[in-house]
Amino acid sequence: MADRERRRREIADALLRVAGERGLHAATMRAVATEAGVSLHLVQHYFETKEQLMLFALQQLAERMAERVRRRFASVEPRPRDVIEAILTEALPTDAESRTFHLVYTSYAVLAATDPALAAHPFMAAPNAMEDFLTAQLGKARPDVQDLRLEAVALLAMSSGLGTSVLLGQRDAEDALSVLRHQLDRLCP
Amino acid sequence: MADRERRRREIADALLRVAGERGLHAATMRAVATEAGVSLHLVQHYFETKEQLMLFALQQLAERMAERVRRRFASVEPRPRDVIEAILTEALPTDAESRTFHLVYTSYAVLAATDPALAAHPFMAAPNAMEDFLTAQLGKARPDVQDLRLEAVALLAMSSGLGTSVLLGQRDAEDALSVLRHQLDRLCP
DNA sequence: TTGTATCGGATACAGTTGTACCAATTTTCG
DNA sequence: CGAAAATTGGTACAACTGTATCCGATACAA
Repeated sequence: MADRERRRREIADALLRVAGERGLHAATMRAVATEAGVSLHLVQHYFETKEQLMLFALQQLAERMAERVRRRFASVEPRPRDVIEAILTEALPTDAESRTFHLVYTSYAVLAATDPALAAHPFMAAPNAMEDFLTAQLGKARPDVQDLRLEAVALLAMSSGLGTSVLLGQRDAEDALSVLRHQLDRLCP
Repeated sequence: MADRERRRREIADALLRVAGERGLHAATMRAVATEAGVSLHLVQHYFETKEQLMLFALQQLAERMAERVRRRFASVEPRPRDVIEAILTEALPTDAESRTFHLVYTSYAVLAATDPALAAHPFMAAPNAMEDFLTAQLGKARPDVQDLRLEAVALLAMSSGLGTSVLLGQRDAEDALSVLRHQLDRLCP
């Protein structure tokens, strides 16, 4: 019974690998089955529809990224500046997992822009929560600054835009990090 | 013969309308034909393959946005600050055309992330040119500032990220503009 | 042993896609 | 006017999609 859940995670992992390497559109039921080394039938056995598989995989990806951020916090002094940098950095595509995260998330976002059903999914509420959290952290670091929300929104947008440019190979993750740090230096002590 | 070119533009326009309203994946040959009020055969007559149609439409979209920016410059004093603001603003989804631009561009970018053939397309070189141009403009406004390129990259990434968040309905174009202006106020006199 | 769940392999089906060809009709233009 | 081009409509095809079903093999528990 716990085995069943592990199987589902393995299949969802296969979907994320395919999506990360060949794009979300390439993640067909057959491709996922092949990647997972199982039969198409089995994928159908564990997920009634493709949509269920997609949502499960998306959720798994989000949880894994959240776990990464948590681990990162554990090895960092809780100075607001470090917390903010950890969050913004973790959103950049620095390795295979975060690259997949960024690619899949953006693919999903593009679809959601013309599909209200997708837009309603909780997956899309995360940026708002991030915005609140970042605003609060900025408030701790710089209680003197007005328009903290404007700064938080700007930082998040910048991180997202930088991530996309890394994805496109316009610059590497290290350069993106420099840009990010440069802005953070300006804002935080 | 000039008529032929106009026809091609009409069909490409239909593609952009479909892509803007229902997403790039919904822009099938049949959907484009229907949207253009034309037979499927005719679309094939003017574009040998779907890929050619896509590239033509993309190019047309880029030219139209460039024209918008040019028109905007005509009604603006060539103060660097105004030039920069015009560019960054024009990249935001403020109306149907710029919304389509942003959506199609991002859709295309996501595909290019896993398709080297698409990534090699000149459509993808525009951001680099923008980066150079913005850096030069910033240099005029603030010759005293170090790391001008870092600032230019940050502004472009922010504009791109803000555009995406507008597309997702996370905030409206007016709010995005406020964030943009707030950062510009900081950089320029 | 019998039953029950797990899994693979194969096949099927309806729908959609890009692409292609054919005949007929309308429009354009020398 | 008459030839040439433009345009439509229909029909076709192979490939791919998600989904469904049947059969058989294996494993494990009652």
